[in-house]
Amino acid sequence: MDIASKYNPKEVEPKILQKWLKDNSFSAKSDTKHKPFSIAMPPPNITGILHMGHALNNTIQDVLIRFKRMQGYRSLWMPGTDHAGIATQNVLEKELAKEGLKKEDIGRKEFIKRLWSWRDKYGSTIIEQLKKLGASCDWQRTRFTMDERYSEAVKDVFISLHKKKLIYRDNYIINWCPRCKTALSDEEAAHKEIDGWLYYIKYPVFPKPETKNPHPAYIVVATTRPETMLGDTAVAINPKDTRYDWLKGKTIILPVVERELRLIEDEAIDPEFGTGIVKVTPAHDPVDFMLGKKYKLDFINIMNDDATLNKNVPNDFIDKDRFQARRELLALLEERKLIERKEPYKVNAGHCYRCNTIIEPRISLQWFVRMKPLAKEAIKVVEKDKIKFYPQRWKKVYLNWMYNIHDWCISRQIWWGHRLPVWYCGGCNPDLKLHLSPKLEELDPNNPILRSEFNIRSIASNLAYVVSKEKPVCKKCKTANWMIQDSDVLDTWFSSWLWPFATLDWPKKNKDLNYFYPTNCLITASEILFFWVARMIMSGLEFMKEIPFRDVIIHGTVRDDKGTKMSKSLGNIIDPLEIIDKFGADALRFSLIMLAASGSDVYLSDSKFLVGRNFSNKIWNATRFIFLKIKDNNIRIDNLEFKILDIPDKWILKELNTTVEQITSYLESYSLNEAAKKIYDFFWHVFCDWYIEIIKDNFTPNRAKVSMYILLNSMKLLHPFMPFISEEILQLIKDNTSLRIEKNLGHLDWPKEYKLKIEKKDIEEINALFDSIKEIRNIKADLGLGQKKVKLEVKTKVEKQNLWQDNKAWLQRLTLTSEIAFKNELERVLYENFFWSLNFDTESVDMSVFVSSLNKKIKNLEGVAKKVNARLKNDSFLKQASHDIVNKERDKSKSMSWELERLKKLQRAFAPAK
RNA sequence: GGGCGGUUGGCGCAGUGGAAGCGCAUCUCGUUUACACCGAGAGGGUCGUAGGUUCAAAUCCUACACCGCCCACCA
Repeated sequence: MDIASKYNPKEVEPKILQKWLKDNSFSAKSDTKHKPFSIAMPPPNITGILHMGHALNNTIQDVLIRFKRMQGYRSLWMPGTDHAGIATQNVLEKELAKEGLKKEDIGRKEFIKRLWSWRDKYGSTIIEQLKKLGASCDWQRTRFTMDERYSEAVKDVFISLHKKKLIYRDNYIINWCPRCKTALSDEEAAHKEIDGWLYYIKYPVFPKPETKNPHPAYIVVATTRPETMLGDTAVAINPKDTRYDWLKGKTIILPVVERELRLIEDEAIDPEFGTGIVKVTPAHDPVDFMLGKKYKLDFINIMNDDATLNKNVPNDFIDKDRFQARRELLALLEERKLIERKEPYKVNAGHCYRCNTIIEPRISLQWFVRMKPLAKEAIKVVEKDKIKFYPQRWKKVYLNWMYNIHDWCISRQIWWGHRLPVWYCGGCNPDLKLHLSPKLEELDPNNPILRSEFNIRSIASNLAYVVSKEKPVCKKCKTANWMIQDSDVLDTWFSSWLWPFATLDWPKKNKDLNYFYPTNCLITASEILFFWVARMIMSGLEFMKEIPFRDVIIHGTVRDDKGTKMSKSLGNIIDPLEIIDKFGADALRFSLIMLAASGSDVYLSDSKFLVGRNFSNKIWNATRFIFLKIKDNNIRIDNLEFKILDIPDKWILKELNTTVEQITSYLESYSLNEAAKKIYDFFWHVFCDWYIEIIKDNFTPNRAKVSMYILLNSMKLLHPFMPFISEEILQLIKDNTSLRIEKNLGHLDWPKEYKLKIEKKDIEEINALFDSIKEIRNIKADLGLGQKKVKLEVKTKVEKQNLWQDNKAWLQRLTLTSEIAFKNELERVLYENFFWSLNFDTESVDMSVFVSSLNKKIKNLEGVAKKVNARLKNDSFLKQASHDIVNKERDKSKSMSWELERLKKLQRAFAPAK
């Protein structure tokens, strides 16, 4: 057996991965004899490639899944991808553009066909990348939000909500992306401040013919979007604002358009802002829309779907882009001296979350989900902590959003997605029939198709509709021949909100759904709390009558080392695959977990991954050393039962017990980074730095077993974090010992406490030895003796002499002393504790560094001791503090004076004679 | 405008009432029975500011400052 002195993940990881996949290691079957544990992976977009955010998100999930699997749960991690309507469509549109084509050029059918073949080719890239990360998903269950069965569930949900009148169709002001040419939900409009102008525009006011006019012949309104004035139908003031009493009864004329505007009064108007008068554009502004509804104003839609102006504006502006129109309109107003002034202004504008185009609020016929009724239960379960957030503070954020929830616009005017199960009859609607192709119908009477790219939307508001999963028969015409499906598709999130149960083949009743739902945890970044998490809770309660998950774990955002969010467009991304290539997936995973304090953002740079890389190598070499020793000493290990245990053996086993207990409890409370720190610290600084150092001299068969036991259990503890290297080391254990281990590491039992008798005295003694070693090293370093071998003198009782004698070899090595001699008296005392005093020869060395460090220590300690002693003399402290505290302080004071005494003795021994 | 976080050594973070800690970086020493992707040591902080509560405050309270997120119909 030869083990390389450097760990090579590039060789190990693909090999282990291959084995896992071949054995189908992570398949999860329902089994009522065991408890279930399940997580539904947030499905990445099919357009996605693995980025650091995914790496962090999925590592957290994998740690929990692997941990629970080892604890004996039937652990299901459900993987899958999201069709990501707009995002995917945009990608393909860009591809088409390379051929000089638009999607309209090839038509809907062909476009969808290409989308599917694109997804077959690239859509599972990210799944393959997740495998490289070590994700232990049940890959055979991989789902896609547009799978046939999943699509059925989506339709069922639409129909069910519609039946309950929780889905409705209405003309409403929505966020419109003029580039994607679709409606967006409120959540999909990201508000960002941009630099703009606030324009003060004069609207002329005319007196009624018979009255005189003592006031200026215009009013001034302020706006950031002047072009929308072409759709104004009113101006508004606050009813309490007496400044404009004179306006009542006058005629206000909209410039350029020359339309008469109504004057309305509403509390919503802030008299302090601008001039206190607001122009009202009901079809292009959310507030104005409300006012329009309230006061029954005219709604004039002035824009086409690409945000060029339509025929409802004066001729000069028709077909001009909104920003071009703005410039030209401003010029015209300027010319007519109708602009009073303009001032720089920060405009808070909505941006399309997919293409970053500025949203145009626009009135439009869309489909909505009534959210208030759905939110009711979803609020309760969080208020009552049936669903808990980690960190807790997100509970408030969630609730605040839920209390103020608005209806959800779910229809999208794109092609890639689940088409609305809504049908119109051409037979009953001549307008529509005109556009149905009779020719194609002859070929397939059951499949009428639109003749051209005519958009049903343009006449939909006049059409009666039928909601149905399959093509329905028209009640009037008694035939399905003229039935045509709505051209809109559903918001992507309208399918992903069903993820926790639709992936388990809901609505089909089945064992797995019953067993694995509700899932245990949901792990996500805060960005999709409203998009996804909140909606899943609502849909779970609505359709499963049960919460979808119990714990929501929200991790931070991945940033670069300057704190900027990583994004492709900023070019500051660190590619997880490159890190895997350079350092290994284990190193990537471990480093991420170490850096991600629960819920806080993660700052990354290439060098941050060295933690994981170095740790892998350390583990590798410790293992290598143990096996070298076993081989050198010709030891056969066929069981892990220990007969005789020395103090260091008992000590390390006890340390392992503590570590097991702590890691288990950290993992159970989702403090993954604490757990990772613990295994790191135990393996490196307890096991390697002390135990292995100790046993080097005396590698008995018994100690071979103890170290093998520690190694094996460390690998188990490590496995959730570093699955590859731990699995590989288990393989080495199998290959190089006679231990019978049947399973993969990931399926072995999670470590338990090792029952062991250890007396308090043993622990005290070994700690006294460790302290002595550290102190000797300290003093030697201060004296500049560094690595020089000195003669150590020990003064202690016979009984403790035996302790030193028994452990002499390693004590000598760890203190770098050439010999240890027992003395009845010491010439001077360099270190003493309850059990013994020590001295060693210092020959002619420079004492100055040592003495000054000694003086400093004494000064510090004196300072603290003074405070403690003052406290102990303070009556109010003695009266008011608890007994425990007072006793603690007394102990503290005692040990401090003892330590001070010791230091002062040293000082006397070393201080240059004056 | 509202809400929520944060402010602790050069950097990233722990510490939620009783002697300021960890990792990285820095410095010194070191080829020693695996590992230089290593080992042994050292230096470095009046815990954002100002008040208050308390025998005792990094920790609790109140203001303020700065940073960051989220929500919101101030045109």
